[in-house]
Amino acid sequence: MARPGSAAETPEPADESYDLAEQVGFIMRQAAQRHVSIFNEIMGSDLTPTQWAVLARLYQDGGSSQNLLGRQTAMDAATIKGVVDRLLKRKLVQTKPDPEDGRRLIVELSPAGVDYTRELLPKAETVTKVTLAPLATNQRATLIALLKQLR
Amino acid sequence: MARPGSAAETPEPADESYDLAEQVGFIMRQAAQRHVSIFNEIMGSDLTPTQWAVLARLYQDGGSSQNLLGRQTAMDAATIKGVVDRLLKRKLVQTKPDPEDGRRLIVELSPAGVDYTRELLPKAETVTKVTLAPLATNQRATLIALLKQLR
DNA sequence: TGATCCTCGTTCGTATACGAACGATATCCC
DNA sequence: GGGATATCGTTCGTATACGAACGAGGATCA
Repeated sequence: MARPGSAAETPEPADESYDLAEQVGFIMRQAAQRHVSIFNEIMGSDLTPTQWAVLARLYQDGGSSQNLLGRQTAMDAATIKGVVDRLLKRKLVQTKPDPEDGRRLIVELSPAGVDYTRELLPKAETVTKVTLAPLATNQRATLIALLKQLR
Repeated sequence: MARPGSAAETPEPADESYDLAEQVGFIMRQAAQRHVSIFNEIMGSDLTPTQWAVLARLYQDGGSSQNLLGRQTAMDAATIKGVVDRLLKRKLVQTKPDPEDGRRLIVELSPAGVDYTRELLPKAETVTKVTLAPLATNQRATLIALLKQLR
């Protein structure tokens, strides 16, 4: 009924053109939430999307320094540290100092981490499939192409 | 070089088809991060995207119960509480019990909150504009339409 | 060599995000 | 009326996310 809430005595909305529900950021946040929900259903609640990103990246390309790993998985230095620490605690990952650079900490999959990651790969593919299920095949490529441009 | 890290003695990648960098979830997370970064640059670091979502929603449609507000802004009950608490502390929002339902807490903009929100509306529009800047006009509508289908 | 600047990893503080459990209140329906 | 069920708000615990600051190590160049 009342426009800006009963506490305000202001007429004219000033800016009728702004609708939260139509802003990319808001819609993208909702789409991301839905994706995470699908991820949790399929992958199980014992692994998060970020943790999976680290495992998948290490599986694909082998070990790397912690900071580089963070860049490759879209996490800053503070965030990647927490993720690596939790994977360390579960022994899915192991670390060692870089002999060529005293600042660096090399992170790599443990043997158990390799097995675990390989077992989850089919499920991870399913996550993407289910997330994109509402779209037609050609729309999926379009969406991904457009999202890549926003990075 | 080495595939699954030097700690593993496993040949054959088992699943060459999975590339983290090509999964919707991962790309969407990066796009969302970029958007938040743009948001912070333009809106200033004293307001978060979620806090803005609450202000914008209340400005558009007036007060509502806390849980309903959460649903409208894509936050669960636990999350919306924290957001409302922080907005309360800044006196941008005020609450009162719902006379018709003893369980409900009505949340609405304070007069200062109305002014603050109105002042920020142009900047919020800029955020969307800058976020979508890499896309052609017709691509923007396409992206939004596709994202909506994933919710 | 030594001063300067950069990178790396760590820590702290704050803010989402959400599952789970809880008590209080409403509603439904026999 | 009263019991089963559902909703609302709250709290706790855990996991991203990231800015800011810090010390240790590396690279550059005079």
